[in-house]
Amino acid sequence: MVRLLFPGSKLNPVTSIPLRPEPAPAAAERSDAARNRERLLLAAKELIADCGTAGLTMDRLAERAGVGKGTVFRRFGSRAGLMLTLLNDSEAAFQARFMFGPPPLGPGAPGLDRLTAFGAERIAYVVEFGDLVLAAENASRGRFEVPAAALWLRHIEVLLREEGFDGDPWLMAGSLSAALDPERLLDLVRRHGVPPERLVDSWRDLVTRVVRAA
Amino acid sequence: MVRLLFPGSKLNPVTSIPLRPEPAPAAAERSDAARNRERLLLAAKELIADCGTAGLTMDRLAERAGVGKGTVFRRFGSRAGLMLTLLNDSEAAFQARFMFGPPPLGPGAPGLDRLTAFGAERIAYVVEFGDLVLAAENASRGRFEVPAAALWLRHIEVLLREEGFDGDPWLMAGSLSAALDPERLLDLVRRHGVPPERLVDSWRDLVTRVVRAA
DNA sequence: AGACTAAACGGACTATGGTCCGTTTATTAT
DNA sequence: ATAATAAACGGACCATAGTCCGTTTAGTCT
Repeated sequence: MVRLLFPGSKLNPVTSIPLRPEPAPAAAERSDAARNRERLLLAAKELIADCGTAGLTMDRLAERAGVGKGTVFRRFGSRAGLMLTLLNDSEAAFQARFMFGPPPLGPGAPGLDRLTAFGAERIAYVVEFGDLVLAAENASRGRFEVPAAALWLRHIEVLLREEGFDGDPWLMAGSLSAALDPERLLDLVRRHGVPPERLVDSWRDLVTRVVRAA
Repeated sequence: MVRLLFPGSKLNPVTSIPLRPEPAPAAAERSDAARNRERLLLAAKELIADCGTAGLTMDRLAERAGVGKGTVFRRFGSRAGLMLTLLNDSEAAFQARFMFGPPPLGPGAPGLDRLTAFGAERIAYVVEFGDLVLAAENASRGRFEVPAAALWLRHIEVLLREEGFDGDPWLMAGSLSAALDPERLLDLVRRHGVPPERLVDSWRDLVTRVVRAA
């Protein structure tokens, strides 16, 4: 198996796949850069708290943090990159739970139970961080290149195989994770008023059918 | 059942749900408006043929069609709206085939076969019109408000019920149609080099499992 | 024909993400 | 301490979607 984990995350005691890969730790961060990073992250959180995700524009962020606009883009690459960075901590926690945490989400439970729990957890996550997740999705290079997405996919794929899935596990994992697409989930919850528990039920039904019909 | 069809499409002999709803036919279109609509549509097609979808900017389109920019937005509402209009004909044809055409896509075949055929057809459609479909997806109000999307969903839902599906057919239909998300399909085909037939196989497998596991 | 009106027009203007490149600065080597 | 250098900085600049509103015009009514 490919080495998916690596050490050095400052955000979580446990190793994790960053939502947004930091630059190689080879060269230490310069002190002014570190200071500006802190300023920017703080300003971003304040801005979101005050004006919501939509109120965070790159110009305003730069102004509020007292840095130039170029600095913002140098640091985060894009608006989506910034959002990804803001989600990094909670994403790391999520990863820790489904990879190393207690069952049924973590190892120790049957694959099907873990799949179900994974979906439930992901649904809760998306509902909780709604706008942030949405804003992070518009990465220039598509939402499929986010490293963490590859990890979720792989996780689902592994669980499918563990359950003896005999089809095309990689594509099936992709189809399943499409059902957890944040834009869809939030559209259902917000525009159609679907309660998250109903989404969880439908997810359980879906994975059960996919796994059972062997 | 809700009345989903209505008469009056100029694009297809058979009634269809427009990708982009035209203004109510109550007030006839003024002659200058009609002339400019033609010019714009023609210019848009030329522009796309010459420079690809990405090369079509609203400014350039306006200039090429010899109209003001305001006119372009008055007509199509947004860039995505324009793309939707450009896809209207092929979408109508697609709808006609799965609603009234010959089996297995059209009525007359078992629900499961129709579901399979629907996915295959949709995959082919997305692969064929790739960039256009992608550009049409960025509608300001999310890709779930496109009227045609509601029709696809409903179609899948009806077929599920026909097969005696005993879960939550509406949500399950949504999960299934998420598997046909154009961005995902095109990412698989273009970035990962997955042949469309493999996508079709996986779709067939998915719907079969969902329907069978009753 | 002439006036009237609602619709259509057009292009300047705004908002915003993202880029460029000349300038400044933290760090390191001597 | 000084010089050298790679990195970081900053803000003017660009591209593009979308808005606004004063002006023009097609169609209609008398």
